[in-house]
Amino acid sequence: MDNKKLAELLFPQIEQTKEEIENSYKKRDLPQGARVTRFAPSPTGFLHIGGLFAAFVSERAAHTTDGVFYLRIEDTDKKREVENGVTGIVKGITDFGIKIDEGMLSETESVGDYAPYIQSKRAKIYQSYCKDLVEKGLAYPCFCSAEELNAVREEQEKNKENPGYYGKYAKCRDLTLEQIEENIKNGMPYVLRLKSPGDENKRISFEDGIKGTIEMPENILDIVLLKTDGIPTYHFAHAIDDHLMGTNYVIRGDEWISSAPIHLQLFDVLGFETPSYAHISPIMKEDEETGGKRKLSKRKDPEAAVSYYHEVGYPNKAVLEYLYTIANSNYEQWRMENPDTPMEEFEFDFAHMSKAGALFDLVKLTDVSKTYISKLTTDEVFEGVKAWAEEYNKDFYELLMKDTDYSKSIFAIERGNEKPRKDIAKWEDTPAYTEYFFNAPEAYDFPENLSKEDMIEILQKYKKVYNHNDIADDWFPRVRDMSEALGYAKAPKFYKKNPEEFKGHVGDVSSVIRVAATGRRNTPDLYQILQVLGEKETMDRFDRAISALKEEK
RNA sequence: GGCCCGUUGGUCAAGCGGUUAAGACUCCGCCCUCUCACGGCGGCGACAAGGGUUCGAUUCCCUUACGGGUCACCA
Repeated sequence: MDNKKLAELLFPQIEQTKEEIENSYKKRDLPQGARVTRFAPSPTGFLHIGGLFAAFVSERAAHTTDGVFYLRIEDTDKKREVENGVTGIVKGITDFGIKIDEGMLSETESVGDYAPYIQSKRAKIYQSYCKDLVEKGLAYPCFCSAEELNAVREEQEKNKENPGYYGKYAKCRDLTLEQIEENIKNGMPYVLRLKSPGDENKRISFEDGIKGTIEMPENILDIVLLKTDGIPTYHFAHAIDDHLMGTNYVIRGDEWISSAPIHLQLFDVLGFETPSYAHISPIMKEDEETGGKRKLSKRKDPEAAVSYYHEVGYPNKAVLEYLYTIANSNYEQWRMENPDTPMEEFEFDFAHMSKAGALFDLVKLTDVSKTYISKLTTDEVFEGVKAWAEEYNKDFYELLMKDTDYSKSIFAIERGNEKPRKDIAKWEDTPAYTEYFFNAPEAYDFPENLSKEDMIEILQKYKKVYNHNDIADDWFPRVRDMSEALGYAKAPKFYKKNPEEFKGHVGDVSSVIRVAATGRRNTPDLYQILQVLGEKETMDRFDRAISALKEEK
């Protein structure tokens, strides 16, 4: 077989040689040990939390070594594309503070010296390498139809053989140049396949950055390099792109482990240096139906989509903080020792990555996020709530913006002190949390142990003694004194000692005041709440509560 | 089915031949306290099973079970 002639027949339009391409892509000049990593999604527009996690790990892997992290778009499957899919992904990951050094920035723009970073623009490059492979007798055209391939697979299954295009089943391997010419003249579609040099009795092994040594049989399949439309498969594009773009550390989901033998063989056949690999376990979820674990599913689980966290208002940094905790098992320990150090300063490494798939724990995220928000300043909280409300809760947004100083004073309650409150896990919690500041209560959850008459008496008396100009230290003693005057113990412990001597204790009294002002039995510091509400509103609310109590008679 | 990967409390996880088997989240109790939250203290709760190797296995080897992945002209 005249391979040279075959190559010319198959790729007459390809003039640029493999060598010319090699020379046009400079070797990267980076310090020893610097990792070049990438995130290479399909532009489906949907960013899965697992994808974000992979991007995050890749970015950390690069930037903890003065390396490069870039974004490449794998749009080799036209069927899955979506409008503005690239922009959506870029926004999805940069929103979380994951810095992209090179690659696609939008549908059309990119930065970096290794362009194009989108595979649909690289067709000629892949074909040049294919032409070279054909010349060397390492690839060949295959004219088998889908029906033929299916028939072969069925036969293999029936015979309990491994399915696939290999050995005696690789019919097109042995086509003569004349037959090929004839087929092409007749306009038969074809794919280009690798003539796999693999031996099924041999095994290959490689060091995975996370899983350790992995050993597998060699690849013997004549896998497709170029599809009928001339666009490469993932496998081939991976080899060419990561070689040309200088990727030295490939980080991807562990569903790729089983095709690693193909990739290693491809790098070998092409004469490329193989990159290191690290295969990440997928993020799992408890499956209520089966009780087992399963992958977070795009269809069943809203929290699979990165956009979900934005919608319900988890701060991006809080989500990142959580991702750190599942990425590196020593992160939480580090965080306890360094409560205020920026998370970027944590030294990420592969050794502390879990081999097994972690369950995505929304409860834990909630805890991480509460702690994160508790440390924010009032202004930061306000800005976070505002941005969220503007997009997802217009009514609440209007309320917030009517008087921004007032709104901020709500979020300032018990904030900035030694032990800040942890009431808010996500911005979506804030409308309910702040509700009574914007609307006087319509229903009152008064305690059951006091009579209506007693409660009315408390409120009427409290109205008389209340001084809005009291400082915090004077406020509660005033309630104590009043309690005592009305026949309540000034501290719970006195009441507990001699319950028959009192109508109740100061806690019962302040409970009545609290419910009158807010409608709720449980609130943050009452003094601060009344200060925020203002004197007039406070008095109005007491009056309203008194009327409500009277009406109930 | 073949080939891979995995399996320590409910969850996330330390551990790397000898430990009372850390810690975090959740849950429960107590303390603090005008409520709640925060915080403090304490509690419940685990090495998938069976064989080896060894003076000794959570740790090493084998088998089994279970879970996951993959076997496309999808990535």
